[in-house]
Amino acid sequence: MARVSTDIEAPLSKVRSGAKLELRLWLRMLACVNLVSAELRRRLRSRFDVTLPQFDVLAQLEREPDGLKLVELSRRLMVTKGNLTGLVDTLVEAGLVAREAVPGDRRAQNIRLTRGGTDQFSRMAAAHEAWLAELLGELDRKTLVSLIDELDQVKRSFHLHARR
Amino acid sequence: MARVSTDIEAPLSKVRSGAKLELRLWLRMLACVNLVSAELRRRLRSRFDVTLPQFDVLAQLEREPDGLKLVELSRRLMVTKGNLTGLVDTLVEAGLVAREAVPGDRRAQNIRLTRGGTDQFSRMAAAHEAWLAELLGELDRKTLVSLIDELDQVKRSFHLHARR
DNA sequence: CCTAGATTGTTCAAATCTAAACTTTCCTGA
DNA sequence: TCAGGAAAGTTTAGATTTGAACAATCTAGG
Repeated sequence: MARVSTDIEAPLSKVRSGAKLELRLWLRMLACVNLVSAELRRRLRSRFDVTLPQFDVLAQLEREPDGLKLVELSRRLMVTKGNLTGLVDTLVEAGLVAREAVPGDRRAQNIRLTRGGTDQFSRMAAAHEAWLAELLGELDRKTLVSLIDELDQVKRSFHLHARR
Repeated sequence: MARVSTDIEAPLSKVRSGAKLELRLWLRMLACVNLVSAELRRRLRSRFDVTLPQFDVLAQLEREPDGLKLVELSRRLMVTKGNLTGLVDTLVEAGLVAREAVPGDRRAQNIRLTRGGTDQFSRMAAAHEAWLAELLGELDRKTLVSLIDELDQVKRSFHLHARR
């Protein structure tokens, strides 16, 4: 019908490239993210003695000077609330973040960077951004912009089709 | 003057906005992979009672009818060997994969799908591919091809700049 | 032959992560 | 006012993951 197969003549040996484009795209995205994540994790660990999930929490909090509720943090980081409980515990013990009461809601808590956490994070963030500029250094501006735009389309498509 | 370098960099103002672009690209990639991963994990769990890491192992093995050594599997999945030991244990107990001796190397072991593992996986793989086609359904062929190509550039850039 | 170094897989501790059950607190509508 | 349900965090059990140390085995020089 609408979709015309362009590889009718494809030999059976090329199972990989014969797969649906959507699957191939997914495997590429996964590979890129795994590669870069692993390298960033190694560098954060050896240079700043911080884990990648801990860095991710700090990075989200740094954008919100007034702090975030745990639930909002879990939404933005796309991890479960239960996961964050322990992660935040660790960062509180390290003195990098603090828990505060939320006026008017005794269930909730506000989590924000401490002064020390802000200082530490600013050094990490600078290195983190420089590492990314290095690792993705071969991509020209046009490609970067195109990728960002197309990944936004991926996100939109996902939200249109994923239930809940 | 100490600030001559500023003038030299001035014509290359692209560098500064380029650095920001790379960070933005990274955050987009991360978000897309996290979103899709979470959805695939949910569906694999509820429909086939299999975890995403287990599925990933089976998917790699399915491509290699003769099986793979554990080290090679860990390279392709980009996880540590220690991780795979337990993961393969689980799949062996479930009867989906089998360990074999490697002739000529008593250290190594060959891991391959069992007949039952092959059958089970083929059903999962079909659903998995259909889910991706659904979730990424808004992207036209041109965008898919463009993304795949540009993500290959990301991979190449990474390998040029990541040490080891 | 023999030994230093590399490779393969396991084990361990600590951290991360999910999913689900649970407690406490808030909110809404009848 | 007051159930009933929704929301915020915690806890728990189980699985995943890393990083490092380790034993067994292979390989290559000398």
